[in-house]
Amino acid sequence: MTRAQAPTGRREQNKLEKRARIIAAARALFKHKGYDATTTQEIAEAAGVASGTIFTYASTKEDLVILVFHEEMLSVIQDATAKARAGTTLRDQLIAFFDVMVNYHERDLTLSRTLLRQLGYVSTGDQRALVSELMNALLGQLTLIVEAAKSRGEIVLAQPAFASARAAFAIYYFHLGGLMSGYINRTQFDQSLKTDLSLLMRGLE
Amino acid sequence: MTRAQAPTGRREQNKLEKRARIIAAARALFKHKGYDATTTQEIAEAAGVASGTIFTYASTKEDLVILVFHEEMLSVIQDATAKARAGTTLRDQLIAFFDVMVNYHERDLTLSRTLLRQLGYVSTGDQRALVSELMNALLGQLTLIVEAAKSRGEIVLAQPAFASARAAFAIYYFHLGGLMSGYINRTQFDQSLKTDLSLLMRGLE
DNA sequence: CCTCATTATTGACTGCAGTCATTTATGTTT
DNA sequence: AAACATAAATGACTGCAGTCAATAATGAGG
Repeated sequence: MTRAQAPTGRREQNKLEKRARIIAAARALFKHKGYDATTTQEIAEAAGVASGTIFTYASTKEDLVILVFHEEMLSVIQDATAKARAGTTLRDQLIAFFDVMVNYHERDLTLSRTLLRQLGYVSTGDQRALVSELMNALLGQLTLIVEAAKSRGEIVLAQPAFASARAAFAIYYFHLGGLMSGYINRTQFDQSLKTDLSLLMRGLE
Repeated sequence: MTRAQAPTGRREQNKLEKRARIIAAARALFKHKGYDATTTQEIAEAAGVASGTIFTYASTKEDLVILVFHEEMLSVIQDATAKARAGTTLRDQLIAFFDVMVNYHERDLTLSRTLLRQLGYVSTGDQRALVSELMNALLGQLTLIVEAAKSRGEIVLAQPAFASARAAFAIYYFHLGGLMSGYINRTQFDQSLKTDLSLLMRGLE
C-alpha cells in the first residue's frame, strides 16, 4: 500500500501549521492595524516564528496579501455563484455575481487595493499558482453561468463561453480598479458596469 | 496689464527645469539599469539635486514611473491613433491601436509592469491628475474611432460611444496585464484580444 | 539508535525609500 | 535696499523589508 503523493511527515505537518499561523496572524494584523502600519516583524511575533521565516512562506510582504485572500476568495466566489443563480437574465446574473465580489472588496479598501496591485505583479511561482487558481475558479464559475444561459436558449454563442466570461470579467476588473482607486464611486461603478455589460450582452443575444 | 495665470518667475522656472532633469534622469537610469536596480539616490545625483528633493516632485519611487510614462505615453497614443486610421473595420482599427500600445510596453517589460502596478495605486492627487489625463486622452481617441465607425454606418449604438471605447479598453487592459505578468504570451494575447473584441463588436453591429 | 544528508529556521545585518528639522533661495512690502 | 515672509532644497537620519551565513530539526540508511 503506497502512501499517496501527500507527504504527511512531521516536517510537512509543521510547515502547514506554521503557514496557517502566519496567514492567520497576517490577516488579523492587516485587518486591525491596516496593511501599511503592520510590520513583517509583528506578523512574525504574532505567528511565533522568527522574522526571516516569514519570507520562506511569502517572498515579499505583499505576497502575504495574496495568501490571505486566497482562502477567503474561494468562499466569496461560492457566495457570488449562489447569488447569481437567483437572477433571471444572464446580465442580471453577472451583475449579481460581481455585486457580491465588490461588496467583499469594499469591506477593506486598503487591503483590496493592495491585492489588486499585487495581482498584476506576482513574484514567485508559488504565488502565481495561487493567483491562477483563483482566476480559474472565478472564470470557471462565470463560464458555467454563461453556458447555462446558452442552454436555456437566452443567448447564442459564436465564440466559446469562456471568452464571454473572460470579457465580462475584464469589464468588471477595470471598473473595480477605478472604484478601489477612487476614480469613481459605488453608484458610478454600478452604472458603468451595467452599461458595459449590456453592451457585451447585445453581442451575445 | 495683468500677468496671466502662468507664473514664470525664477522660482517656477527652476522648479520646471529641476522636474525635467529628474524625469530625464529617472528615465535614463530605469531604462539602463532597470527599475529595481536604480536607487533614488542615483537619480538625485544624475539630476544634480539632493536625495530629498526627489520626493518633492514624486512622493514615492513608483510615482517616478508615472512621470516618466506620462510624457512618452501621449505620443504613443498619437501613433496608435494614426495606425488605427489605416484599418478598414472598427475591430481592425481597435486591434491596430492596441497593437501599437502593446509593442511599446513590450520594449521595457519591467518598467511597464511597474507602471501597470502603479496605475491602480496612485498616492497623491498630482499623480492622479496625470493618470486621469492619460486615461482621458486614450479613451478620448478610442471614442473618436468608435464614433467614426458609427458615422460611416458600420455600427449602431444603443449606448454612448464612450461606453464602447471603455469596454474595449477594459478588455485590452485585462489581457495586457496577463501578458505583462507572463500568464500568456504575445500570440495568446493577440488571439484573446481578437476573440474578445469580436464578441464586443457583435454587440455593436 | 547512531551518522550523515537534507531541509527549515533563525536573527543579526544591510541597503534603501522616505522623513524632517534646518538652511538657502525667491518674492513681497515698506 | 533692508527687513520680513514664504516656499524650496538639503542631507543626516530612521525604520523596515528582505538577505544570508550559521544553526537546528527532521528524515534516511545502515
